[in-house]
Amino acid sequence: MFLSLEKRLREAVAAHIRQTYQLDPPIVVESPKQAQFGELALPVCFTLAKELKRPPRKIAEEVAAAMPPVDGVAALEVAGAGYINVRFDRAAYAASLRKPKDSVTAAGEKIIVEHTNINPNKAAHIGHLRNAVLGDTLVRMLRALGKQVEVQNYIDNTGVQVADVVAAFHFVEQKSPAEVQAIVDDPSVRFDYLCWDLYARVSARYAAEPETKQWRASTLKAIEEDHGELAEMGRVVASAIVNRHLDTMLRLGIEYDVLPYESEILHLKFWAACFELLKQRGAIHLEQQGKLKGCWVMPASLFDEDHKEAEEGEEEGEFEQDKVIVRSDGTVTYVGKDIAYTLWKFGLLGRDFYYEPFRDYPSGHRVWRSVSVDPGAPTPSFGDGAGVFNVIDVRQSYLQDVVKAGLQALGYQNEAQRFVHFSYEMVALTPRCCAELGIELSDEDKRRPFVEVSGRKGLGVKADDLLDMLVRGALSEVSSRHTALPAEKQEEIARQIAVGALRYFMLRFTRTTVIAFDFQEALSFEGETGPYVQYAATRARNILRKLSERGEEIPDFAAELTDAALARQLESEDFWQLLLSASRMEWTIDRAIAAGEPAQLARYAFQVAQTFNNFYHQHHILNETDRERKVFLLWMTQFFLHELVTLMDVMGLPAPEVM
RNA sequence: GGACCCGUAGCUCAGAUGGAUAGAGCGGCCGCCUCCUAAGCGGCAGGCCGUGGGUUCGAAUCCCGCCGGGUCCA
Repeated sequence: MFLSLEKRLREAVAAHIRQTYQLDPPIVVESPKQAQFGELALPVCFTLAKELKRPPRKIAEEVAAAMPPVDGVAALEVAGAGYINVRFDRAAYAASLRKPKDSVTAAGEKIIVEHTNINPNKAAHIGHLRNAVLGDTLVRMLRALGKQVEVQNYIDNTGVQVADVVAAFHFVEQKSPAEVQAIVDDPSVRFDYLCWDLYARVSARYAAEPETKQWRASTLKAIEEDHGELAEMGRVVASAIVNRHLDTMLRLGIEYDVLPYESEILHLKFWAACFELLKQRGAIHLEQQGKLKGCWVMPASLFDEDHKEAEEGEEEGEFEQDKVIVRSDGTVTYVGKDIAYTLWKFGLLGRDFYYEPFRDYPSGHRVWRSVSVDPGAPTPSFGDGAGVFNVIDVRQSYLQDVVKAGLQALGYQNEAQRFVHFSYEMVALTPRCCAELGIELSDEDKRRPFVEVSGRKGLGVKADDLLDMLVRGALSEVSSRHTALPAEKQEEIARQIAVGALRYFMLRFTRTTVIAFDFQEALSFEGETGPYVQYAATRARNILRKLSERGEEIPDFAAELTDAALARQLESEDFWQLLLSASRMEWTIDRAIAAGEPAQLARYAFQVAQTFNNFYHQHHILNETDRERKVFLLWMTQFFLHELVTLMDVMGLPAPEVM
């Protein structure tokens, strides 16, 4: 409602200015700093003043007087040096909110969002959580706006990281694939945790005894060529870990549509097809001289604007400027494979995976994985998206730029433009946090403001551990407040609160902010947290539940709350501001998508919750004796509840029945 | 050598395409449970928006330099 009114106003003002002044300035609409100035403010007359060479205030007066009426707008007022402040027709606004909204159905082009992408060789940690929560929230936001979204979780099952753990099982632990499978099947062992430690141990061993690195090389080769015991072990490890990751993410309400495996990209020769395209279109060339002789490279000028000028005559520095796509030994770099995969995402490669079901979620949703052989059964189709969001941390920016440049070099300008690296800063550990984990830091690290999470060093907070801590904390609160509830119910609510706390924590920060992880902050349920938002919704629900427990019906708002009644109640500035602040969800999602910043959603949810808690504290709704006022208060409660729960759903915060 | 990100209250962070008196949470201090759940509400204290220039009627926001921290460049 807020969104559509704003649009209508913007269009009306633009039309008026075009007609009256033959000018077409951008129509900026902002919220006045102070509520008393009205609902929206137009600073456009400052811009006009320059063009017309007249005082802004005079122009504002002229415009405000001459503007034809806008539906839903009660008044235009001139203020300050030349602002036009806009006041809404309160009753009309409220009445429009009273009508049920049209439900959004996914339509139009398909957007692909890739997120999570954890190497299947160890347990997920807090860094991965930030990725998955951001990605999943982006997915929910896009869906809330009616977009068709496909969620991909890329599985790098043939990379160095998996090879390291496989090598550790084989060369250090001397285990056969069958023995590793037995560990996987042992319910008393947390396989992903076991691999976490193993990965750290073998990495330390490589560092201490460099000659052991040949384990990695031979394992990697075996996995890539897909033969022998090491390759079999690779399948056992990756499959088991992917399942653990999906379990972890499911705890947070995160599901996927398809898991593209790197092994299939190799087996189905995606790269070969891509290589031909790149050569054909001259996007890469075979270097004839210099230290890159024999490599297929993409010139730096393609992906880095600044290098265009630097190229001529200047010495190349210590670092390479052109990007190697195929090494002189004929092996393809990671970026090369990534370009191939990206072409597939846009349906430009001319090849496709085969698929088979990977898992059915309790929700009934099914996630598929790629396979290299036709299973013979009908499967859904994936890829071929109109737009792509890659949720990948900021350290991969350079590589993502190269991939984008690859699209451009191939002539796919439109796709390049719709290829978005949805980047975010890393999650790091504070020195205090490391101390709490019992991690010894080097003197150098102790002086840093934070330490990077590192799977290789085993340095990090595991996602499931953090969730478990949150559940324990929430459970102790729930059990002390609701002693009569069955234990199962208490645990369910504790899980919901834990998820709310964790997801909100990850969303609070803007994407460019490094999260210096701190247990005390992450485990808090008070103040600007997920549980605060959940609590507000639970309180609202409580009121409506208590009403029926008292034997009263929820009023028929459309019948009882007439426009006249709404207008009377909304004469109260407080009520009007409350209603207004709670009615900007759509506007906020719209803006958050445009800004690419899910944190804006979190902030808004907190504000709405805060506003409701205020309302709750000021008015004893159930005891209200004035009938009209009571109906109005109940309607406000229901409206807040509906908006809050919808908003929480977009952020993936569960709404507990009681707290 | 080049590129990107960050620097705002004691701490952690917001701050819309430049706009009216720079906000929130935590921590500190003072209040509020006979009343829909105190995971709550109210109040007080706390700021050279890193720094020096520039653009502008107007800069935390845009541009340039510098300082400090972080990241990337097979």
